[in-house]
Amino acid sequence: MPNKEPSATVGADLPDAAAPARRVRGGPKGLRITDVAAQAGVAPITVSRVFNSPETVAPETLERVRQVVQKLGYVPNRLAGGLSSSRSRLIAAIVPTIAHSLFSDTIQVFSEAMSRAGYQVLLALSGYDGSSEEALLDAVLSRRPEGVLLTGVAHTDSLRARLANVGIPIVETWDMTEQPIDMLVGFSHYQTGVAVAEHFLQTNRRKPALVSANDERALARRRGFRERLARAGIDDIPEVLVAPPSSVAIGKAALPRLIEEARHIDAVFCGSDLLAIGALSAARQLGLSVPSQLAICGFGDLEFATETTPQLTSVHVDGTRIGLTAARCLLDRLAGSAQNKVTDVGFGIIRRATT
Amino acid sequence: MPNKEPSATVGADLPDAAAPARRVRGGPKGLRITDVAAQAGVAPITVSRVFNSPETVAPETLERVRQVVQKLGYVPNRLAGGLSSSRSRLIAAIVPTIAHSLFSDTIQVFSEAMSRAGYQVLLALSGYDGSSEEALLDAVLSRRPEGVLLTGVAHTDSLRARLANVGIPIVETWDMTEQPIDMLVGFSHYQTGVAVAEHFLQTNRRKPALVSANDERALARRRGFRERLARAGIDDIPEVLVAPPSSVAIGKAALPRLIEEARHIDAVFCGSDLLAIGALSAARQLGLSVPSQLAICGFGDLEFATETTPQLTSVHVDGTRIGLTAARCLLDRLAGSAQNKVTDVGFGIIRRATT
DNA sequence: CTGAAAGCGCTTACAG
DNA sequence: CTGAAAGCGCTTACAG
Repeated sequence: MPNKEPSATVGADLPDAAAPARRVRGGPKGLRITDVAAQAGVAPITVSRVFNSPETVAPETLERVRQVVQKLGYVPNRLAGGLSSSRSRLIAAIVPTIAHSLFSDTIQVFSEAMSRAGYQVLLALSGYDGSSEEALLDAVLSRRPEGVLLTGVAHTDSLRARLANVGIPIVETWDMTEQPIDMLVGFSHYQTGVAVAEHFLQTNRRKPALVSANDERALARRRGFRERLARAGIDDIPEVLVAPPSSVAIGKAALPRLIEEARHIDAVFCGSDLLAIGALSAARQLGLSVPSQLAICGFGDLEFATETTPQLTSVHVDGTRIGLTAARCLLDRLAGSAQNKVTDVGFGIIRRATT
Repeated sequence: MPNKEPSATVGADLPDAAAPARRVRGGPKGLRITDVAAQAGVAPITVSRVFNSPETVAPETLERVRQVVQKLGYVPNRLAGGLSSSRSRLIAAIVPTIAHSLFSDTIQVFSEAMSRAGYQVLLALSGYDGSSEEALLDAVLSRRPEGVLLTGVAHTDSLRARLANVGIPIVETWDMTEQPIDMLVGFSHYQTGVAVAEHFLQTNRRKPALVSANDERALARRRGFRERLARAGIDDIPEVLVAPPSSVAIGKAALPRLIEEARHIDAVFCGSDLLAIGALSAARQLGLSVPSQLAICGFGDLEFATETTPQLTSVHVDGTRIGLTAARCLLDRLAGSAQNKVTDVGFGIIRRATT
């Protein structure tokens, strides 16, 4: 029961050269707010209020409109709503990857929290190379998100400037910096490397080695590790650098290369739990006892590691807490609170075996 | 260099009771296409073409507009663009969870493929309870996505009808049905259960048991498992049902309960790899040798399992392939191809230990 | 508590 | 190859 005749036929009925040609756009594609309004006998704005501020609508009107909405199956068009109100109710999450779970827990709880608050999450996977970050940011900003979660601190000045200029809340996560763009929830990868170095020193490992991915944060861990060891007089640290994303297979291949290079290593700091598991597997094949002959330390929060690889030590990061805290930061700011905070969630070194 | 004076002050300058009051909306919030057009000395539509059909613009004009875009840092507003063109360039992905990696690989490759094709992914986490599925669908459809990836087949008639009615391509994944809403990329969970049952029978396990989550797909696996065993004359199958999401801890707690119930089990089919790892851990503590005394079979495609738990058998599903195939289905359809296909990606039983 | 008018920032559908 | 006008489906900012 459309409330006006199909406009496509108007010009055809009356070909009048004097009147300007009637422009037509594709025809009606779905239900609009005016369809609901007509059926309910109210103005479109009242239907809008039923969705956006039901408390301002008379109970009886509310009920009537809702019944029509239900009957027709009307779903508001948020493209239009967002354009009109400048409120997209969209939050962008930019993450290198959600495979292999390092960040997937963060995104999981972040999305849940956002969803509860009435926002939806636009997921943008940046990969590890950063080559197309500007293009990705364009794509993200073109949706006019009301907030952005970033994984890692933004590296380039151009990126930082653009993000700062859009004037929406930004949370950088999974890293630490003195000068966040806006808010930050993370921890210091450098300190993580320092802590692992100290752990190795305390357990009398004098020939430590490194298997690291060469992404920004892994390199920060590497730096902390090397610098702390250097202060203890250990300068010659054999290492294998691998390209992200890391995997068990890569870790498995890396250990033999390391041992080829330096036969007498007694500890390896791996850039991720997956690499550590691969290294553990390779150590087994090489007949090395872990951790007595070779200590292996990973990085991550993979639950399975607790049960399946008690020989490994790991730097544990609470990805869930990062996601929840980041969500709260964003939501607080969106609700008007103005605190500009940095949250250091810290990390822990989980040592399972006592040998 | 705005091309018109700020409208907010117009009425203030000339308080004229006869003229209708000038309505004002919040003031200018950002750059618009008209700002770029003015600076470049072209019409807005030309700027639009530079973004959407650059091949139709004269090379010189193209260059000039692009320079202004660059200089100003203009990013088109896709809320407006989508509303106007009825092309949101958004694809929705509805997944129970991305934590713990079962679906995260699928979403990872799906997002990458969509991104390459110029689409962005709206991530919607449905959880496992299905209580708020209608509301979730409303939220998703309100963004007017051009396609939808669903995890699992839609259960309720209402959901199926609504999805079918929106007239956009839909891919159901990670399951199998005779009557998909539109397209489907998955495999039969029921057959998976049958296959595990047969594997147990072939390896002479006569006292099989079950640890299963009670979500729809896990229950289908359970059904296949039980029915196949029943045909072999095994009707009394002890089981523990647990609530999703499953975890190592839950699996670890479940095995003792199972053994309490039925002391003589010689095989367990676990609903997920995490449950299987937990069960393995519990078996160790109970002094049960795996697999010689107790076979344990999981479900999933967690890479680590290959290296860390060779005692386990597992049903392996290629989540990456599902994601890629689903993306291709959607993109083909969006590009105009009309095939309405069901893809069975199958599964494999991965048996690592020979004992 | 409800509504008429204007506007959000684009693109369509012409026309030249 | 370029542009003027109209329209996409909502919400704002009033007014009553």
